[in-house]
Amino acid sequence: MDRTIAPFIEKLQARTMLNDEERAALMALGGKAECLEARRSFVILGDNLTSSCFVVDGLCARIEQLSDGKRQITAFYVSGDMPDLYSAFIPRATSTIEALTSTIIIRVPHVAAQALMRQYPAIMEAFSRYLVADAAITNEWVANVGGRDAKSAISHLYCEMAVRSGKASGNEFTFQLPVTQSDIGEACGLSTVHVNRTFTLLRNARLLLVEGATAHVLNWQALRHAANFDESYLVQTMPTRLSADRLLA
Amino acid sequence: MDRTIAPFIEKLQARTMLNDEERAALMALGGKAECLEARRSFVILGDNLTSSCFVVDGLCARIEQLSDGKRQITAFYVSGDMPDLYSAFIPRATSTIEALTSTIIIRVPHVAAQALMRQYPAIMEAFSRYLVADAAITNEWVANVGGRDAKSAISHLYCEMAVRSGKASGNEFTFQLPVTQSDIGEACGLSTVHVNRTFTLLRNARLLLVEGATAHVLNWQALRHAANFDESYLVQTMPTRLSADRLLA
DNA sequence: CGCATATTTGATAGATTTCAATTTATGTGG
DNA sequence: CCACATAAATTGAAATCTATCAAATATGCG
Repeated sequence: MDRTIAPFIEKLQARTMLNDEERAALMALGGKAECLEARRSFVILGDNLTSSCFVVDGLCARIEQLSDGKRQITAFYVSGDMPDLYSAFIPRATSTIEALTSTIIIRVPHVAAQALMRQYPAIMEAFSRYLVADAAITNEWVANVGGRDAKSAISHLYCEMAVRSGKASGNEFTFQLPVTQSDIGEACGLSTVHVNRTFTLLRNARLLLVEGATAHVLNWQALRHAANFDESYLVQTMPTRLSADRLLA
Repeated sequence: MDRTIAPFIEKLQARTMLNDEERAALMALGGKAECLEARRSFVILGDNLTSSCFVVDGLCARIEQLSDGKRQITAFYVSGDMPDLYSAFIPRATSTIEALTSTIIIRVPHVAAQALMRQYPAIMEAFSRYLVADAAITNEWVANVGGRDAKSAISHLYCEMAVRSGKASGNEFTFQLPVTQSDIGEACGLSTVHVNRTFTLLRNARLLLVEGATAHVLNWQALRHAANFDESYLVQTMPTRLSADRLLA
């Protein structure tokens, strides 16, 4: 298990061209590692954050608490993500972030991340581009819960997570998504019971077989079709760069 | 009518402290003004954008096209907003943006905005913070369409737009939201018919009276309560600043 | 083994959609 | 200013999807 934020830097570099010095500066970003048991919140709505969290291992969710005890999951974050990077720009937490499984995170102090942004404009640029990409996913999520029925919403969610897991290849493959059916319900705005029935449906249609934390995609093309899934909002063509190398001031 | 992007700069300054030079540089951002008739798309999903649009006047919506001809509105943009500012970082349009009413926009070329970001880190910072705030709204929108029933979803939407309009004050007030009931349906994931019935409900409950483009909030406290609305995701306490004044390179 | 959690199934109630039709605005050209 | 065309709002009834309630069956873990 990689205990550094290297996987996060990988994600940044998929979209933003970074030079050796910037990469080194990012690698040097320290932070305290923490182990969280499942169902533990590590960012609370309204908190004034002083650090951003890097997910080393585990699955996390951004959660909106609704009036009648219901919860709405608005994003999943897998290892290599920084669910609250935005707080380096606006420290107030606009939602709660919870570990769905037992999870290891590294807390990176804002002062450190901000010092890097100040010194290396390309790093601010890389962070910004990461946040823009994250926003595009949330945008798609709105369409998922608002516009699709249970079958295509759940299909779409599994399509997204399949691509983000990096395991999608061929017409049949397997990836890990350690969530309960109740979690899927909270993500898609459906009741647990209906998620269960829809899983049965997808299984019988030979599209998707979910066994606990393991998702077996039985027919990728058909699943994509059922979800009306277009992954272009997830993929990046080529890393770019606006910024000059280093701030001389 | 203000034909410059001054209102956008105001919004940036609500969150990011800018000095005179930066403000002047932003003001100097030129761009071609365009008049768009209602229902006209000016950003198309998949396009490789070369400019970002500033909304001078009118109402615009970010739209996701769904399979069966349904559409999901994932954001409203009012005058003073830049709906596709993100494209200055990632030029590929991840959704369609449409003028719901007849609208005036100014297209700001990416090269100009990017040159400013390169020269003034604080401007990149301001843009980023604007995008983070926009993402927080989308996040709340997920909760709205996924987790709330028709009555509270529509209430919540009107609460949000009331605050964003800047007209919310006292327990009773009026603001403009030039949308059709069909638009509201597409925004909340509801059928037009059900939107209509819910409007009747809200009117009879003396919470909200919608007459065409005009929304009369009849009881702000009760409406907020029905929506379970907490505006803290919209408001900013104080402008901040990380960046040094100017890139000397 | 036994508790706690997760999954599965059934039956029923409820919210929302769809289809169809009518009425009411809104704008436009004569 | 009216007549017409068009879009928007409104209402009703039936169909459908999804939620809720309740219970039974797995599954994992100490």
